[in-house]
Amino acid sequence: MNDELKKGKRVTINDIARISGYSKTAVSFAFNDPSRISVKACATIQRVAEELGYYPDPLARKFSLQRHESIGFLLPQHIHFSFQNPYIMQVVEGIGSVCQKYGNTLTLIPPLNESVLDAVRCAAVDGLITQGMSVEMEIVDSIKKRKLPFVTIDGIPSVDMPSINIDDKDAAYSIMRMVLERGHKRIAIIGLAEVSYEKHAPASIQRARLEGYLRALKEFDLDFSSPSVGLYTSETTLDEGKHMASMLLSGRFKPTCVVSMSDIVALGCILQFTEQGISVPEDISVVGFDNIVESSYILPSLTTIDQPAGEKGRRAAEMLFTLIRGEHLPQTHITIPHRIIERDSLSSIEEQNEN
Amino acid sequence: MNDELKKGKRVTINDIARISGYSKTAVSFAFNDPSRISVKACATIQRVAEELGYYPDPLARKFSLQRHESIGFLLPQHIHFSFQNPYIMQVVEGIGSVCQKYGNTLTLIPPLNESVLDAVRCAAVDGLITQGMSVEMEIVDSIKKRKLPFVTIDGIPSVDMPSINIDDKDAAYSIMRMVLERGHKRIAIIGLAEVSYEKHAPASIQRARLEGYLRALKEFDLDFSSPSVGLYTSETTLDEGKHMASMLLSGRFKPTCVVSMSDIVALGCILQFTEQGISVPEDISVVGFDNIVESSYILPSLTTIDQPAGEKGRRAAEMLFTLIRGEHLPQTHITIPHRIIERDSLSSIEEQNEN
DNA sequence: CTGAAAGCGCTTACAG
DNA sequence: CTGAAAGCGCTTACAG
Repeated sequence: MNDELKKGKRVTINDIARISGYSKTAVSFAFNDPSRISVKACATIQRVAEELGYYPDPLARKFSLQRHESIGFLLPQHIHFSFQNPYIMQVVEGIGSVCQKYGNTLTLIPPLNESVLDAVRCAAVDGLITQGMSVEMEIVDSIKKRKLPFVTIDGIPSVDMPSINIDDKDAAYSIMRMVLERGHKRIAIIGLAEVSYEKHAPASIQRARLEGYLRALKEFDLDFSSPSVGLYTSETTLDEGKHMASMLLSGRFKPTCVVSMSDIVALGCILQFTEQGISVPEDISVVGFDNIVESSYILPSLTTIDQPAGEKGRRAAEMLFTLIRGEHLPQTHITIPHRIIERDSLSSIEEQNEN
Repeated sequence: MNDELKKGKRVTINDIARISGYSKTAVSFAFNDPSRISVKACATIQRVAEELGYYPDPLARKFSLQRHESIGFLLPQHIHFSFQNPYIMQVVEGIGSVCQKYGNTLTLIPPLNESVLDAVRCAAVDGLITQGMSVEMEIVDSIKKRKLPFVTIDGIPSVDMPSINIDDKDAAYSIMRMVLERGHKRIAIIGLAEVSYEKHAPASIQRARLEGYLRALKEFDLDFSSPSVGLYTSETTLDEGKHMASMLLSGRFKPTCVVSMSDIVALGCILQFTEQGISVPEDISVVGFDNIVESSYILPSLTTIDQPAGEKGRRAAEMLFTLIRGEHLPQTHITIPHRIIERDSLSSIEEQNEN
């Protein structure tokens, strides 16, 4: 009876069945639904299993059940960048807590051999959460083709693509409006580097926010073509934020306020400005977007838009599990409230000569 | 030929074989190794597959190959806590980048129905990385029973448990020694809350660090039973750090320096002290452990031990993949260098009356 | 270049 | 309470 142990082969349900004298069915029940067999049978089977060090193979079980018990999060940027952005980490945390609640695992999916499409094709998950996706993207077809339920965070809401967002346009409008009301006229806008799903991203929250900024700018007779408005783009990391700041400092365009689409980049700017002897907000103001915890304790503390990252993750995950259960979604597009957080990084500029 | 499409059933390799007129073998080759069939066969198969929207089922493929193409990270604390600790996030980032390199996915494994053991049993992974584990733990048996390769970070090195660490005892010694040399005599030590793997954790890095602290204390005629040394424990989150600080402030024991085993808790202390009008480091000093980025820009900046979290994750993952490939590990226990980072949160205390 | 067939290790409807 | 058998959808050694 110890022959197979020596072989070094995996102990399977067959071994337990043969040795215990019961059927595979019985063995399976012993592990999954003991009430369906006699106490004696169960005890015998458990004992044999214990002796042989038997472990039901999770992969075989999942295959048989056709369920992975895991949902995936498609990393929006290279994993290195994603993890440097506390906002994303909070979203992931929200997703993760719901996974834990439902006894699922959270699979972080980086591009497979540079290809997000392949990654989706191979992902061992029951559903997917993506960030910053819009329906026109190739990746969406890929997901649908696999008939994988999914919901997108910070994407462009669209039919049959459940989504969870804040009102980005309005949020952007209100913070830009505040900046302009404080008298700022030379503005550097730092947008988000494109999501890695696709080279040429179509509509995105980036666009929604730009629209919001633009609306405010227009109310002050400015727009993106004004010489006093500069548009930039940065990876969402502290280092890239610092980098942007020193570029700004060494360039010809001298903004009085930096309006960033992410807090982490705004923090980088504050740090770099300070480092180079430029005072924030006396010499230059900085405002952000996200309200990550760090923004409350950086000096000066950051004026920004609060958006509940953890809740975004949690609600997206709840929606996804509803979908996975095959139930109907009460609401396909959810918009969570945001609010402006006024702190110390934005100063007022007195009326004075331009330039 | 469209009958099965209407059924809503999944399109399988069988359908493609039947409809294309080739065998399952050929279909499989068309997707995995086209060189083994004729160009014509491949083209036909691809066309049919495309028409029917066929997608090889990843789960079936993994089952057949007996590989998950994913490694797991066993969350040391409740997911909510883990994600609030930038140190852990950096470790995860390191692991993740190696996963990406090898075309693997990273599975975050929370306890399953409160049970880490069940979680390990069910995890769909080829290997496991754990944090803060020692061999005596029940969970280790569970992992071994499943014959899952694993490596542990910040655990207690031991035979047949590959590990990656810094010299915690030495690191703790050197920072405590620095604190004492600065004249501090009333010290509050804040240790790490226990890992969730097990209720009564045996040896741990916590212990190693305590030994280091103790060695330094003894050199100054102090030890843990001295009335001027207080031992506390905290979850590694900013909020718990704040909480500890206000407890300290309202307690009878008035330390002149807080020595924390984690930066995030140290940051929480600094924030709370400042909030309550206590100046750091004038009124009270704080030192940490980890050197997370935030420590460099908090005010005052934090004196701490630098340990390369990302590298820990990366090297642990590299070891794990070596193990998964069935290769021999050149080195079972790796110790990465650490160093002390002196910044502004630790002040000197002049000689004066005690108490 | 091609295909029949065994195998991966479970679950579960069904009959007894 | 119990078991024989079909099924989950692939891969691949082997023979032709």
